[in-house]
Amino acid sequence: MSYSYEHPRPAVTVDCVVFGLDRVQQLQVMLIQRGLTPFKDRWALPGGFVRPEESIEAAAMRELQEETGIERLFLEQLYTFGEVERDPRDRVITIAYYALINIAEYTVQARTDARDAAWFDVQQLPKLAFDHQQIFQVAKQRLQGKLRYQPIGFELLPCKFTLTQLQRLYETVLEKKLDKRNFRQKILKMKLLIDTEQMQSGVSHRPAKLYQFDESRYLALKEAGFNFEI
Amino acid sequence: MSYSYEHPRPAVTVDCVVFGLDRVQQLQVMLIQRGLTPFKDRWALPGGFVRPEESIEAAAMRELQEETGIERLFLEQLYTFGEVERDPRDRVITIAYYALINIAEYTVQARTDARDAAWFDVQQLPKLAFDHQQIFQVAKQRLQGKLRYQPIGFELLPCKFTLTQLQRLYETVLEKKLDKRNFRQKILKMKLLIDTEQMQSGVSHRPAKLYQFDESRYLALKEAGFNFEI
DNA sequence: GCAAAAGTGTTCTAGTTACACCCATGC
DNA sequence: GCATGGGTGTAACTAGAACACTTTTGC
Repeated sequence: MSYSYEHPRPAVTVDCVVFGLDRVQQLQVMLIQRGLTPFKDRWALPGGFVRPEESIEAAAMRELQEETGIERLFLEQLYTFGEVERDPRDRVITIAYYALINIAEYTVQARTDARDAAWFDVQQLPKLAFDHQQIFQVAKQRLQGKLRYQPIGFELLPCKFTLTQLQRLYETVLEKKLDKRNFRQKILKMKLLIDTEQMQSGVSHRPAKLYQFDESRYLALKEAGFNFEI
Repeated sequence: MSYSYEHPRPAVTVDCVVFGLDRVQQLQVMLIQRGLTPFKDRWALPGGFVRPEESIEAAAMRELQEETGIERLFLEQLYTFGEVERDPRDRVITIAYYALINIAEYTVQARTDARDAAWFDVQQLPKLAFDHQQIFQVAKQRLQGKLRYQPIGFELLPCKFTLTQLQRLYETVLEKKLDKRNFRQKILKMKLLIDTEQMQSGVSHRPAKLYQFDESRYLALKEAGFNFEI
């Protein structure tokens, strides 16, 4: 089957930069190993073609599901990359998305094209296919910028988390040390965390309180003009 | 002539939200009147198809030049709109850009398709074609957000401007009153304005000093970790 | 001399930063 | 009992907000 148009058209794809945290709160990104040329065997961002009957956001979500089994997550459009030579085969414009997930809740695995999916520490990425290194850089900068002004970090943590986990997350992503007392004071003063009255268990030191992010309260406060900021 | 592909492809366009300030520092947006169906005679954002040999940013720049005569300006990617039904004829994905120009420096006029180009006050826009109202809204929000944290407002003003003009610009775009003394103190303390030693002329009141934005100094300060903020 | 916008400092308040010790648990 | 991370308050400093009058020009 073939499709004809009066004017030439670029192919349109979506690519996803999926961030997660490992057990020691190090920032990871999910990559898949390409099974086909060009860049065969090279690691790349998960992605694929936009189909005629789906919106671009739906395409990004579908690709993530197909390639990794990931289902519900934070997904936001990042930027559209449209340099003429970014794909050696053909003119391809890609709309990049970035996603945040709690690694513990998913078992990532390749599902299509016999491709391998795996997490990589953002400090030690392999050489990537196409312009994916550039897309990753833009995504990392966006994440750093957004984390300070919107409560998106909770997407990376389990539903119940300790204040130290939260602080480590900020330190990892923002790449700087934060003062423990100031951090706690600031975050607790916002009244956006629910004390679950539960404790961490199985640790060989004093167990920490577990908190939950109070999303409905955040939405209410935002309506009233509140601005989240770390 | 016709072009065939193995899989169906969406058409890809760019659309531009061009902002300017009128003589009394009111925010304006440039629209063109459509000469063709659908939405014939309706006002729309300037834009058009991305050609195979040009990057998407180059396409946005070219469309602006073709339709309005505008040449050098601040242009930045906004967002990509890809809902399936956003164009009634066909699947069309559009990459939206926003641009800032100093109206006084350009005479805007229609150049192609016998279409009319004109400036509209953002408070009184006509009904727009396609999803252009939504694109405009996103652009306005982006402009408001960006203006506070990056010195992009100067793009809207003539090269030499008074502090009152600058303050009015911020008040107009951010839609709130600012305190004159605090505003001046803050902006002058940044040392980003060059006193041209010239004065406003032809006004029937005390003439104001004219300033210029010192871009090279801004770039140097930014390297050193300085963050612009109003 | 009057209308219109330019220009100029200080006080008060709120938020940010810096900083050190005791506590609870597992082994 | 020791190693490990959990948990807590205050003082100094800095940035932001509120606020009113004099100056210069054209007509």
